[in-house]
Amino acid sequence: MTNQINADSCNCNIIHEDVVNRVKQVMPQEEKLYDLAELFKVFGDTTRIKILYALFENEMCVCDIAVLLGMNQSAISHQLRVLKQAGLVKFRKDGKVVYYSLDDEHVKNIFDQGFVHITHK
Amino acid sequence: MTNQINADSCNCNIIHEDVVNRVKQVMPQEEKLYDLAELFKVFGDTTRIKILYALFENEMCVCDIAVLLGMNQSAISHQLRVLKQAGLVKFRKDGKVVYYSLDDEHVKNIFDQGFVHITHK
DNA sequence: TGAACATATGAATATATGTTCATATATACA
DNA sequence: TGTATATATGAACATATATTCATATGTTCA
Repeated sequence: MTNQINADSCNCNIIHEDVVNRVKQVMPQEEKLYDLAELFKVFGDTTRIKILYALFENEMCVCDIAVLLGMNQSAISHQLRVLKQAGLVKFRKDGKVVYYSLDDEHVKNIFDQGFVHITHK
Repeated sequence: MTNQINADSCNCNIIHEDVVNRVKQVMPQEEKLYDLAELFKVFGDTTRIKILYALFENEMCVCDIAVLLGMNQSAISHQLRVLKQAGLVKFRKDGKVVYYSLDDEHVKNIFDQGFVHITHK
């Protein structure tokens, strides 16, 4: 009766087959979209955003960041690990102290673009 | 003995007071950082990323998106609500069918910036 | 070597979030 | 008016995630 294409898992029918097919062709590959979502997930937390903003200005050690944000040293350390794994920050050691800094200068661009959206609302 | 400034909540001491103070001054206000994190949180999900990419190409109805992504209609509807609340999509109704489309053309810019980071790793 | 300190890490906990299911709402049409 | 269909929505559930606590690791310095 109605045109059912791959409505296996979803409980509804295709309405505009042409549009769906065209969109399907221009969609970036699954893996890239996954990676993109993972990156934004890292940005989707106030603590990590604050850390990155701090590092825009200066390299900082873990203790200083903890004091700056009024948070537990352990919490900061955990989040720095997330940022490091995402390739967003790097570190250098100097004795006991570990200094973190930005590892990708155009993270600022992404944030600026984000602000454009926010301030337009 | 050591300089303790506002290490109330955190269990460590300030090491570089000057840096902390300078960074504190240039940090955007709390609320803006929160909003920014909220925006990126919306981008931090594969389903929503896919929906937005689809809408870059064409307006689409809920059913078509569900078929395209091979997902439950309800799941799509829930996510569209999130995107709508974030001011990222808008909709028009035509009979039973609800068509969603982009409400902010430079979302694409943000994604492009994100890709720059990803492909650099 | 031992005390003090900066950082990292694992476990535990509380909270947030995405999807599904069932169902409600709204529109079209016979 | 009744049936089919498109969408929305609330509850339930499973999973992910952020923070804290306790503790381990590694470095400095007396």
